[in-house]
Amino acid sequence: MISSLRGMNDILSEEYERFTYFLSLATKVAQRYGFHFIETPILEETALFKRSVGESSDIVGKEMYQFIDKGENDVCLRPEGTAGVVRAFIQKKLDRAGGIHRFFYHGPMFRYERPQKGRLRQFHQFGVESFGVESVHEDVSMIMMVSDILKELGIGYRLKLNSLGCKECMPPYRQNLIDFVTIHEEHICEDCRRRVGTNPIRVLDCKEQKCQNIYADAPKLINNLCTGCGSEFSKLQTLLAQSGISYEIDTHLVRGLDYYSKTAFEFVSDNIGSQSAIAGGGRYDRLVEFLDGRPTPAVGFAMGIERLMELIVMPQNGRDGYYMGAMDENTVDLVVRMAHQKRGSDKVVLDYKPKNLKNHLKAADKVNTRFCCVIGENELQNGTIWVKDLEHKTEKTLSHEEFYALAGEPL
RNA sequence: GUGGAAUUAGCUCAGUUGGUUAGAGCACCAGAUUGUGGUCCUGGGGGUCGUGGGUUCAAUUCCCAUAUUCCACCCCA
Repeated sequence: MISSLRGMNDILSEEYERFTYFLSLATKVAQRYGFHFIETPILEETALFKRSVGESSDIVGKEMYQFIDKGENDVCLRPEGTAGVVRAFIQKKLDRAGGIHRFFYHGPMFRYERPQKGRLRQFHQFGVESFGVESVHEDVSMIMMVSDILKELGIGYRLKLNSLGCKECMPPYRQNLIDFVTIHEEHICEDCRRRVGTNPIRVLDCKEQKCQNIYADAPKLINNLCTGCGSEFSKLQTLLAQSGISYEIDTHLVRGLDYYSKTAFEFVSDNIGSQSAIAGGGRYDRLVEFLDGRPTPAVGFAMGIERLMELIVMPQNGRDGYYMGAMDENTVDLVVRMAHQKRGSDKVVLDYKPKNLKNHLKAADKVNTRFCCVIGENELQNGTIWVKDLEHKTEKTLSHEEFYALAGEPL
């Protein structure tokens, strides 16, 4: 038997119901905020991700599905959604057009990681990107959108917030930190020594107690923000407080993608195991420029749909549509013909096998239809059809015309 | 990529100190004297016990390898 690749799942039945339920709800919220759908290719030039996500990141460094295609192009399956949207934004010359452009997207992403619950090799994200708005109000809007979506899904969360500074304050801080860590190099763990060269900010996240003891005295970015970033960060907090959104400052929150600056946030859930981040995002004012566009401020976020699906409780959907069946072999054809006609306007579940009334009722109940419609000997002779409303427990024998005219009203 | 656990029916799991036909609940199908559902009753189908090797008279059970899932690390959505 051939089975799916490791970490790649099929989505069907009840799972698919939740999947589409989430998508339609998230789409509705995004549209309420004035965002428009964008679809970008799943396959892109590898260079796009190297330049945007960053070579030092784990995503690019070791998790990409990368290969050379038949035209000798170095390509890879997208590991995240922002890079493609930004590429499209620039390619369509929207950076030159000026103004504000807001997009949302959803689709599969690919990362070659070791699978575990909430971490798949092919997974799905829903995300939004906003271009051309410098104001921190847009950052707040992003957070509100996520909050709105989670609220409508009935999902609880904790919001973590941090500021990563800008090109004025981040580089000096980074150097500061490198200097600090280098001084203590002999006493820190192997991982940390490696991180200094790749992504020094990450050392602050180290789980080793001996490292944490040392880093307690390390310089903190939040205390080294320039005036601009500092006041924006406090304004962000004020705005969130005014909107009634609670948050916690997490100075260790470092978005693992190199393009983030200033606002960084992450929504986590305590109910889905160790892969607890259900949404994450932030500002990336310099990315458009990195990808050869005109400097354009931008903010965005992405949500992990599979992780959310663990938490979504579907509203109970009631009985819907019609079940039709025949009680005798010679009536089946008639019932099938009638079902086809009824399907012009309604959902009809059809049983081709003749059964007694009791079994038809059972079957109708099982497929959760509102009406059970059966033709037996009596109905065949009178040119009628017997209909029972399974919800209201009422029943009636109708002429064929009356049956076709039924539109879900109680009998 | 590192460490650990698990894998028996469609699903959730028992079980065999190595020995004839491997069990339960749920689900599925069919009946319950031939027109009234979601609770009951009776019966039935369905498993080469994850896969491949090894030890043995005999392996689902012991050993090795491998795959997958899960947990922790790592990372992130």
